Amino acid sequence: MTKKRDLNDAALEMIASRFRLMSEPMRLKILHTLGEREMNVTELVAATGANQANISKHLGILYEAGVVSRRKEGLAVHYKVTDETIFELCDVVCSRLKSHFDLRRLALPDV
Amino acid sequence: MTKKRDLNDAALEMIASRFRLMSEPMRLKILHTLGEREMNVTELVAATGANQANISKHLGILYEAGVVSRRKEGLAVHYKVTDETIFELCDVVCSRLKSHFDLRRLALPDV
DNA sequence: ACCTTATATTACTATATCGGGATATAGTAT
DNA sequence: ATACTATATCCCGATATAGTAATATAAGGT
Repeated sequence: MTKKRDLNDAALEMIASRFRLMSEPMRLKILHTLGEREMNVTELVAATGANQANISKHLGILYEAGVVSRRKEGLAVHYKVTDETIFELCDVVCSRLKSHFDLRRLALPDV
Repeated sequence: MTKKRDLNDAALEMIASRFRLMSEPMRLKILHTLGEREMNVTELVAATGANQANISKHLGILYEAGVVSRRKEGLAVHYKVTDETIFELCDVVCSRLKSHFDLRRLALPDV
């Protein structure tokens, strides 16, 4: 018997949601910044150059989705990436985009 | 010297766009249906149960993004997936979601 | 108690985009 | 030429969501 590959609507919605989570440049920026090391909100605001309310909102979204964890220490709240597949996904996309451009470049005639 | 992992805004935007492409359940449904075999628009409309205008629009988006190819044959236009990394991405997300739920389930007490 | 700092939340605006009806266009058949 | 079919496109209402200013909340210091 073969592996079931049929995707029902609920599954499609869950998978799409994960991609939607990754579809915002600012969230990718936050995730990649957090990839280096755990950081608090103020550090992230400085590192990304974005507004504090915006960073907090994105962090809340990432937290709800379970890809980052929170750790409160005094006034500061430290965030850390807990889902490493995030980076795996970005790597796959990145390689694909690169080879796509390589191919297009090769299609052009020599000068 | 270490590999450069810094992502500029243009790169972030390109990567986010690819994820945005995958963030729509209907597009995922189309891609998985096309994963089985090449199909024309009418077949896709039947297979997905969606409206023709909607399917055409999504196919146009997928085509522009370079993940499907077009082949015109008489009145019909046949589409085919040309970017297999699409499925790799879905698989990564799917496994991750499964293990996430497995962990949450294990966290619950025995009855 | 009061002030300051760090973070989250609320309320709002602006923008993007999905779904779908109507229509245009291209190809085929008679 | 006319009629028909398959697909793409235009337009629009409905909805979602990013960014942001203002405000609330929570923790610490004086």
